[in-house]
Amino acid sequence: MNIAQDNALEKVYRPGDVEVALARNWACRKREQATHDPRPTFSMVIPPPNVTGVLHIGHALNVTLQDTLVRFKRMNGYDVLWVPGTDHAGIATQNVVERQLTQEGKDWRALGRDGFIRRVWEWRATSGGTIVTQLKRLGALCDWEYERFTMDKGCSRAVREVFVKLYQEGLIYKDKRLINWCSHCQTALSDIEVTHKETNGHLYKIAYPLAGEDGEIVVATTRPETLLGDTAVAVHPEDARYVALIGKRLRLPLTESQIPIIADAAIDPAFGTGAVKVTPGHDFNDEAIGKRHRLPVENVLTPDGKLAVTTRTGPYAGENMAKARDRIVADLKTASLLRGVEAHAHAVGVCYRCATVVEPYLSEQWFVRMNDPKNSLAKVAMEAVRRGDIHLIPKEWEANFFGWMEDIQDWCISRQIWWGHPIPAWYCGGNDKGMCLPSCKGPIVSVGQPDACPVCGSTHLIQDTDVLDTWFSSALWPFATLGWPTDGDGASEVWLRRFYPTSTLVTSHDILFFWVARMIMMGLYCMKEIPFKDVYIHALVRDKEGQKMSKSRGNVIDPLSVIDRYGADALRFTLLAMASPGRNIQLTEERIEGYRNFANKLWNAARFIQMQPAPQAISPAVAADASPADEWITGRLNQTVHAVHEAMNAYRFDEAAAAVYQFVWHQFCDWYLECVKVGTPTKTQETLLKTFQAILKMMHPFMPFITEHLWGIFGAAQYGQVSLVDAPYPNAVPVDGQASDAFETMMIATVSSIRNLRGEMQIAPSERLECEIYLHNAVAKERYTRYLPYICALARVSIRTIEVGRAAVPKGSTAVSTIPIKDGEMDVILSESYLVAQADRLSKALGKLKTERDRIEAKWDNPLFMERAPESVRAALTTDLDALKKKEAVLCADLARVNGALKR
RNA sequence: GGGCGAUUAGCUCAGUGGUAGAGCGCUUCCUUCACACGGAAGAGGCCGCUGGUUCGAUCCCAGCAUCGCCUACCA
Repeated sequence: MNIAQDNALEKVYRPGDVEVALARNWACRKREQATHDPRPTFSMVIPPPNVTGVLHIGHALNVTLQDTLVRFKRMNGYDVLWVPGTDHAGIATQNVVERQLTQEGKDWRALGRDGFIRRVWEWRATSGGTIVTQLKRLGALCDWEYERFTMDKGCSRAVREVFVKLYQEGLIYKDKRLINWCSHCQTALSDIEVTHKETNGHLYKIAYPLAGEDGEIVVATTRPETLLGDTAVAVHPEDARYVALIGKRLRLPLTESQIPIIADAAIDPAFGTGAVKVTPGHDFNDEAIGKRHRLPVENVLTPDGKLAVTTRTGPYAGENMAKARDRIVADLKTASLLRGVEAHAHAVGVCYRCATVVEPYLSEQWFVRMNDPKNSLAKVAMEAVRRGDIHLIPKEWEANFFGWMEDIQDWCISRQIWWGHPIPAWYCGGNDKGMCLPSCKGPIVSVGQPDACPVCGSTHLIQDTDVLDTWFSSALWPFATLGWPTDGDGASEVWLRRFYPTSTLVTSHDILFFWVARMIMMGLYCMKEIPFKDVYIHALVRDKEGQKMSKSRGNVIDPLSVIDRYGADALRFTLLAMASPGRNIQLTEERIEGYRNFANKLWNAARFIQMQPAPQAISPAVAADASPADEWITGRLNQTVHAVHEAMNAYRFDEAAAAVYQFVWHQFCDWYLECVKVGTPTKTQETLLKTFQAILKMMHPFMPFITEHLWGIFGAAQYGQVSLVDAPYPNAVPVDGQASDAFETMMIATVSSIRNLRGEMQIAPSERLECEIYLHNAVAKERYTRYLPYICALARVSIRTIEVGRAAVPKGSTAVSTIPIKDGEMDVILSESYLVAQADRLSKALGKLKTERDRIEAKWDNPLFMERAPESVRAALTTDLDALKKKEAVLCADLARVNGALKR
């Protein structure tokens, strides 16, 4: 009876036929709730993709890595929890819904705040789940029934709790200062939401005339339009050119205002003209200078990025900044105050969401204190990493992490948009008479809506209109998703403590600061415990030129299209194989195609096995009377299983994938299956199926779909119909390594030598060759005798004789090629027509051997080497040299014989 | 400006103080009853450059070059 004859397999594997249904099955799986589960736990939270997002190749990599870990850990007996979810992406989502409304011809502001928020929730209900279905298509074995959203009830509660706690402990405060402002998104941004773009700008030199006397100071600036906000010009206190002018006043060009000349040591006399216009309202450095010198702060910017109406902006008021620059430069020129324009490359800060130039803008915002002297969030986070409680993998990222954490600034968390977590702060609107006491001015911060102003008792309370930075809620993700705060509820508390801290976080390095660092700070602050033990940091996926993939470049590889054409398994395996630590992944479709072929190879191996007789029984032990090929493949399987365990424990997905690929294709398919064709004794039938089952289990975390499908045909029956997802991962068991090695050095090496001979001498593969084997000892003869059936079939030779010692030199009338083999030699009998070809081949081979011998002998002749090199190295050299000399002797004799025959 | 990383086959990348590896591509041959998304054989490398340490360096050290990334108040 053949294996599962009624499950005939197509000639070519078509992933689409099996993947969709399997993905659906996996997505429907539910956790089994065990009260007393003795298994160790392995938990992860998914880095929540942006709810507006569609699956891109970066998500595919991130999720593939996690899913591979999850399946591997599951199969290795862990109680695995993988919490999925999405984040509410405040600015991005607001932009999406705004655009949608604009298309409908509606003004989003006119909807009012409540109306707008309703619209966003509607949008989320209809279109917000796209990426989640796409993750499922990739095979993500998440615990989908625990899916979370950063704006859901639990997360919102967690956000308010944390905010209040931080506020009460003085770690959240409100302040009026310069912040990064995006005039397109019309909101404040945190430092790291500003990206710096190298820009070819200009350095303008502008003359500021002295007030009431002759003379001028020329300042150099990249932003001439901000001169309307200047409140001083600063020079270095020891700059000889300007020292006499310090304290005098200047006429601010294009205005009626006058500003002082001040001295500040921060000014570099060597740059530009050595004189700097100081604009405390529009530049972070100038803000600091302004504070030192108590300069007035002049704001000339409106929230939408235009020049405001002030006493100075005059005719420029209402102009956007770019236009204002052109006009001001032109007017300076007309007034003969422009002293030069030079090309100047510098970095301009732009909004990471919309690429609008970010303006420093004076406003009142909420901040998280990062470095409170008594309670430094940053310091505690750094200590956790330094102590080794948290491992960054690869370790090289630690330097980067510390570098950033060491000069971290306070985190601006308020955003002037509507979609997000409202800040849980209220302001007193006054008592019954509409009056408010001076002491009512402070915010009332509370988890729930307060009833009345604690100072004056007024019930007229107005909530802060800002919302929190999305990353604030993301920072709570590892514990908020596990049910924090639990209110001491028994079951919830047990659950939280069972899975927190999570085991591993898999994320990409570009959000190390945005997210990972903040999760560590918040986890330690709220839970008094790290949020995860390992952080596996993976690379970005780039195109084959190393460029970032982007729609505008048109170089995106769409994972869904790849899945449709090559299968999710091929995509996953490609990403895993290329995920070597600390390197970007330069993805090409050719590579994906290669692993599609690999899946097909496995598929066809399955088809072959299906045609073989089925074993009567499957026993767990290695059979005593197994064939040499069986012994060999079992040994190699064990080595591979061992290598995969090692690699996975070190997060070396690339090494694990390579080990599996190498074994399945080049050992199992190339050699073992060919040996099986030679003849299938009972034990081989059993080993064949057992090995294939082990391959399916071993490969499942890497290629879940095809393995699960084939498991249904080849494995499930023996395992009580259990899904491969729940099957135990193979473990390495000790086997006879010597037998495996001999199989390779004797059988495989001999076949390869004969094939090599055929190739070099252009002997048709169909031509059967006659051979004689002469061995050095009886043990070798015994081994080769066992291997003969394989050698004859795989090399297409017939063996005339096999014996110990050489009976006679080959007969002169025939062209005989002697091949050195392990522990002996093999004569291949050829017809006279090959004499010339053989002479060529032998000369070439001898040349190669000579080069090799020269290299070894050079070392041998070096007295220092013989004196200082370790014994093992010298011994190896001796062995190599002996072997070389023997080979050379065989070939030389052969060549002499061939030459002799040619002369006749 | 500072920091980090990279430089290995035509391409994309592993790797090791002692004879340099893979995948894809390339050349030749093979339509052999699992697979042409296949099989067999093969070509192809001063392991970026210059020094140093060492019996021995692609690997360790220093410098240089080129390319990336992160970061920064030279306006």
